[in-house]
Amino acid sequence: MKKSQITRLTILNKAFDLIYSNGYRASSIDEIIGTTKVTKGAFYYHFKNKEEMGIAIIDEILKPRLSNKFVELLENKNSPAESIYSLIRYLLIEDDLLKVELGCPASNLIQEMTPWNNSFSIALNNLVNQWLHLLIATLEKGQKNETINKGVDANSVANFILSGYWGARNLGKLEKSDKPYKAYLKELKMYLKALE
Amino acid sequence: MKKSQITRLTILNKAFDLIYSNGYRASSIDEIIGTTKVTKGAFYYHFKNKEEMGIAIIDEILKPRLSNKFVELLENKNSPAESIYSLIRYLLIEDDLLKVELGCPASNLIQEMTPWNNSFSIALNNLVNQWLHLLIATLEKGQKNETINKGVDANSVANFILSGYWGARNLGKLEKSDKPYKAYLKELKMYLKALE
DNA sequence: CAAAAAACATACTAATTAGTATGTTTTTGT
DNA sequence: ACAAAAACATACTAATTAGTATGTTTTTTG
Repeated sequence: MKKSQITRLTILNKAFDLIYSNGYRASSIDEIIGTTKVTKGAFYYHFKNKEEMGIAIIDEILKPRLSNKFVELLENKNSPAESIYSLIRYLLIEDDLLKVELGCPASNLIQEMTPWNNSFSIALNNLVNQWLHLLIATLEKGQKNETINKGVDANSVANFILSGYWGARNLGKLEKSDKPYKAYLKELKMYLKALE
Repeated sequence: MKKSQITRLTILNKAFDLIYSNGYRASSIDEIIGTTKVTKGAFYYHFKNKEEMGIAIIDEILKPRLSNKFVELLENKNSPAESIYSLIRYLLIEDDLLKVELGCPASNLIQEMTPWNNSFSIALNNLVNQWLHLLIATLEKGQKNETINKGVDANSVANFILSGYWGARNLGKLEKSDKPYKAYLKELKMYLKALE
């Protein structure tokens, strides 16, 4: 990899960590460059401004990371209900890039940014729609397979699952505990069973 | 009401509006006092610092406002499933103090504050536990009434419902639309029916 | 190899911020 | 009424911030 690309990725990775921990506005450029060996000149060579860097985090870090996991876990041989459950379980319990006390990076950004920054809204909408479509596709495949009831509204179900996931992350963040995750998974399993 | 108490409430109400719109950190004291007729001297007479004001918003605005609505809607004569559904429906669709594009005030604060401010964490935990306990009490009453299945884990269900509510708010905020609310309510109704 | 472009480094600026110092005015108790 | 306390007003400070101006070094290209 080219040296300048490494610099760029160093900035993005460190910025992602800081933003995941403290939020976008509270993560200063001085702090991002201070904790790496990058200087301000390099930062503004790679990014026009802070906003452009934020969008790059969504497009170049969040998007590939999660989409790969979605595809991997949803495309396995199990029934849709089982693979969706195992995806959510993986995200909540096993993924150790995510921390209970910090919640979901995408959800954090939605909360902080969408009311005042349209570029973030667009990038985040794009990201989330990708997830929703993967869930919907999985459900609809199940309906053709006869593993999911044909009366089920795949759109609403995907919406419901993503909502619950985000909310469980939020409750876990509040309580700094994975207990809300376990409770959520318990009810999710029952809910998914009813879709069969 | 005493004049000084009006000043205090003026500050709290304006600060709540600004924080609900822009977040805690992005709401400056200068802006809070600038858009009211209050001065900095008055602000720091009523509050030791910004944090103390933030906690007061949770305890004196958020807490009474929502708790009253919870009690009112959960204590009606319908079955628990119906009253819980109508509470969530009210919060999502009818409450016009809440705006689709701004999400849920409590959830916003949890996202922004809990990773770095313990006083906020405690106040928010307190608030949320109150809601959860009201939901749990409603469910358990239903179990005695035989309107809710005895096998149901009231704790997990309350957790699941609050999570879904928060997530739906987050999705609505992202899409700046109440469509995610409608989809969530549709699935919530099915889920609640399965508890009977 | 040399010129040009890419990549990075340093020092600065203007705006914004929470909080303070030091007052004046208003209310309250006697 | 009048002293004391409560309530409010104004001007300031020190720290932090995103972004810029102006360089130097490194890499690429002809």
